[in-house]
Amino acid sequence: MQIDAQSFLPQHHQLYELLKTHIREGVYQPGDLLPSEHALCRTHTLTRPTVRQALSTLVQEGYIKKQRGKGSIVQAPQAGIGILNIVGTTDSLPTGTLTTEVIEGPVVHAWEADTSFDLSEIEQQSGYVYLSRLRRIDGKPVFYEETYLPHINLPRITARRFENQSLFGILSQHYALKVTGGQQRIRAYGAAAPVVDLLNVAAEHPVLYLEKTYTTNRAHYRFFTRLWCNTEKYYLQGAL
Amino acid sequence: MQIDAQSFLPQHHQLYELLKTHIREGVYQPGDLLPSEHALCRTHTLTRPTVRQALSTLVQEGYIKKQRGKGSIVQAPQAGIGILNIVGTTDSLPTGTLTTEVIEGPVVHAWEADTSFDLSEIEQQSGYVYLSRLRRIDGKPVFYEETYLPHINLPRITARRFENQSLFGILSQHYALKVTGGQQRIRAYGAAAPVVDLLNVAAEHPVLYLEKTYTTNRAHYRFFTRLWCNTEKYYLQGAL
DNA sequence: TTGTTAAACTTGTCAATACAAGTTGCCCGT
DNA sequence: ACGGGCAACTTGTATTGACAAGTTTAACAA
Repeated sequence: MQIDAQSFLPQHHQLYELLKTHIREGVYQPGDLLPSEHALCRTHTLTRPTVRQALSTLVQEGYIKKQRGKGSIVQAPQAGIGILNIVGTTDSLPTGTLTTEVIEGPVVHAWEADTSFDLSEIEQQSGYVYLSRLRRIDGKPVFYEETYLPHINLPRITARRFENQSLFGILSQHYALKVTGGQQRIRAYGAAAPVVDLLNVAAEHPVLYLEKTYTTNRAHYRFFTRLWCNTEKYYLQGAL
Repeated sequence: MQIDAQSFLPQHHQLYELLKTHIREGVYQPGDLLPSEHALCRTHTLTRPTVRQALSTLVQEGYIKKQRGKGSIVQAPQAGIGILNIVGTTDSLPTGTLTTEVIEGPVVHAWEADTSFDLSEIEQQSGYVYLSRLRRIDGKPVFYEETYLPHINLPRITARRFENQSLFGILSQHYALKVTGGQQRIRAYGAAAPVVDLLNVAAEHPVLYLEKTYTTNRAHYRFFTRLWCNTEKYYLQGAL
């Protein structure tokens, strides 16, 4: 992987992606030092402000901490703030047991009239890329998520595969879209179709319902998710 | 107030403080545009990288949003990250209609064996200040909260009244305790005693259950809350 | 051996400049 | 009156250069 000055992605963003991938894949372990800024400049033929911008993004997202005179220290991965992760009630969840199945999509749909999201005109007109996924733990369905991406300047997105990569990862790598914030609304819900079948619970069984609106670094671009979760054996957990 | 190049504080930090103060004092209102980067350069005799660093800190903290080609847009102050507020499903909640009733406490109890919080030895031995409150909207009970404060160095806390002031306010004012972070765990729950009576719902009716652990500025001091919420007519809402 | 010092690293700050890309509004031609 | 296009803004990205300040290491002197 190389930094390409001709790419439509900014060079600092390419370096950020590269280092982030390396950290997540364990090339750099928590506690390790990243190569120095000057070293990164040399190896990737970049200038220091560019390298520093990439590093500052990593700092912002908690991947590294910087210490003057020492270097950039890789941090242990931690859950994003406000992002809720599934966690077992008894002990923490082994990573290997979680599987994801794409139920439908990605396909482009038009918005229906009774959407609970309050959309702008542009969003309303654009339609959306729809994606629904079911997550299983030890083979048992635990939560079901629907994603609604307004179909604005997302070339070739319906051709992409979402089985093995996170949605955020695809948006970041291929479209330079980064989540900058958002809102979430939560309620307890008596299960109804199609959630009854998907999560394999009785009708009116209590399930958690989350509706999120994400804002991004692209002006006015927001996207939405809806999530149903059977919390009999698992919590949703997150940092405050 | 002027930016002083000789100060021991970096210039970008001085500018950040200055602009933050102005935003908080209302010199710039939400929706307003900040002076352009070039304008800030001129008026404070700084270069653009310096100005941009100050602005990027403001972006990070949510005071402004930047839009290419337009400017830096002042944002409305928003609630703390991850903190969930109650919000109506139809429109936003009028503030006047929310009432709080203290069901029990503040009283000092000893921990029971089957607590879902995993306590340290000191916390276990200390016992806790217990407080339970019921919140009503338009007279109808909507959520019920239990608070567990480890009884360590909280003089005279059982004598205080919690009806008209927030718990956080009392901890901050009288004990210099400020919440610095925390974890929350969420699940959907079939209502059982005593929540059935308190929230006036049928048994097994879906209710939201939240368990929070707050960390504070006092070393090793944590406290806990448990919350049940009837989300038939209201959401819990918060920033990501 | 021990303690001090200095050199060689690291990141932090700041300057001056250039061009790209998105937004707005004004002017002018129709 | 209306629409199109250009000019003048805005922020985004990138280059080059310099010095300050903190950390580590190794060489040196006692």
